[in-house]
Amino acid sequence: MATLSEENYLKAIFHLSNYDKTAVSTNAIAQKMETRASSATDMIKKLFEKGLIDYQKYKGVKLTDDGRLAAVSVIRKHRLWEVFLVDKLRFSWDEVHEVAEQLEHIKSKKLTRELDAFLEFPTEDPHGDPIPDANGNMPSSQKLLLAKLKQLQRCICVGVKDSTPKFLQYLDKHNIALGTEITVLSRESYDESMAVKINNIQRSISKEVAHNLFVKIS
Amino acid sequence: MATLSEENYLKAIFHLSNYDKTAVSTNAIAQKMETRASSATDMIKKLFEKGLIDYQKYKGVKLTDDGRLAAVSVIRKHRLWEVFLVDKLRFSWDEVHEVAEQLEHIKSKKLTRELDAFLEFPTEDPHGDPIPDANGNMPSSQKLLLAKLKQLQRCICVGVKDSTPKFLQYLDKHNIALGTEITVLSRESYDESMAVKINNIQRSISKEVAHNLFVKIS
DNA sequence: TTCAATATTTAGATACGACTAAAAATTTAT
DNA sequence: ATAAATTTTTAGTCGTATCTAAATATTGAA
Repeated sequence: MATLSEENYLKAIFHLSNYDKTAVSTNAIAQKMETRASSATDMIKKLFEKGLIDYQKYKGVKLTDDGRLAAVSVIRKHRLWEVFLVDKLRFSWDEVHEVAEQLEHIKSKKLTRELDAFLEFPTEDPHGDPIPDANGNMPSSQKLLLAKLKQLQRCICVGVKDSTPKFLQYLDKHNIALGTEITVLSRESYDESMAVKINNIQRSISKEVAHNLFVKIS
Repeated sequence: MATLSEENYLKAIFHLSNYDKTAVSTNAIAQKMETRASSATDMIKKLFEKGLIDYQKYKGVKLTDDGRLAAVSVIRKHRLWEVFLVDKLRFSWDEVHEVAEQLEHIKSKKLTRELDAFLEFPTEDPHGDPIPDANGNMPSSQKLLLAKLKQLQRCICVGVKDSTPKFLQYLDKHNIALGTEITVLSRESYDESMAVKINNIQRSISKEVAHNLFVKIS
């Protein structure tokens, strides 16, 4: 059974590997974990001993099947708890992360299973991120960044790439939520901003925002 | 802010002091924590440094006001989560302890407050133990052990002293739950058992059971 | 009251997860 | 191709929370 710290490293490695495709460097892990490369190396050795990652000195790491499952199971719990906090406990989507970081480490198969049922088997967390099932399978989605859309395309907001409180509060302030419909009126090549229509109101969306908002073509 | 281990020691001290009245010995703490006396001494020093307990070498410990509040706050969370698990997630009362032992350490004022509200401000956990309020006040109750009752007294089951799965499953098996009415028909001085009527059925209750069931005279 | 039994504390060790500083390997640039 | 820059690893240290073994204090019994 993985310790709390091991679980956090596994999660970091999973995220950095973008869904398990590429090898992850020691430095990248250290940066994500806000720790030193030497600490990351120590933990890498431990995870390797436990068979949770493949590792060769200086060559970066990849999750094994066991490691992937452990990582995804933590992510599953994180996202289920986020749904709980927003849907049942009146948290807003920018407040849930810190608490979910703690709750994701609670060890009880039954708790996870029953929480999932209690929430009626959600497939996405409050930021639009997919919730893996008990076997570690991610529901696939065909979301893309708003920045990729062309003139006159219509789409629905389905998630965020940046889920920091600052960005989420920006969205709240401008009445953009999951499910909001957005129509691209035009794109400005100078600053990569776009003119859009949201709730029948015309607005300008900056490059920064357009690159952090996931949408689905509608 | 207290570490996980510190919180567990504070809780142990609180329970051993029976609601904060008597000094607690190093050995008693070690036993409760299933650790060695030397480890208890180490932790005692740390809690003393942090101002959470009063302590003089060889004289035992007592919680300070800060220590008592920290202990009670953990107990409050433990019991709220137990209510959540039983009322919302289909756990039975003998399954909740281990998970609540983990959940009680989650640090978020808002989470505790909102969970309390979501559960509609319960005053007792699934075993009949009182849930302290946010200021650390325990709702007082006039419960007593079934073993104290005299012949022909009637009472309602309101809690358990022993909340191990074994005892709780015994109660389930014999259809004794919180709220069950019990009438004492007679007492047997030889083995301290009692003849009782439960749901109109006459049964014998052993000394062991009678000393672990809290009731309220009705 | 003194000595044996018991309780408590101290001293020194270990595992975990972090750190700094320095060494070694790899990558990049000239 | 080799030197410089960067990345990664190693070596040694630290704090937390545990342990064992030994020393010390307290308690209780003859």
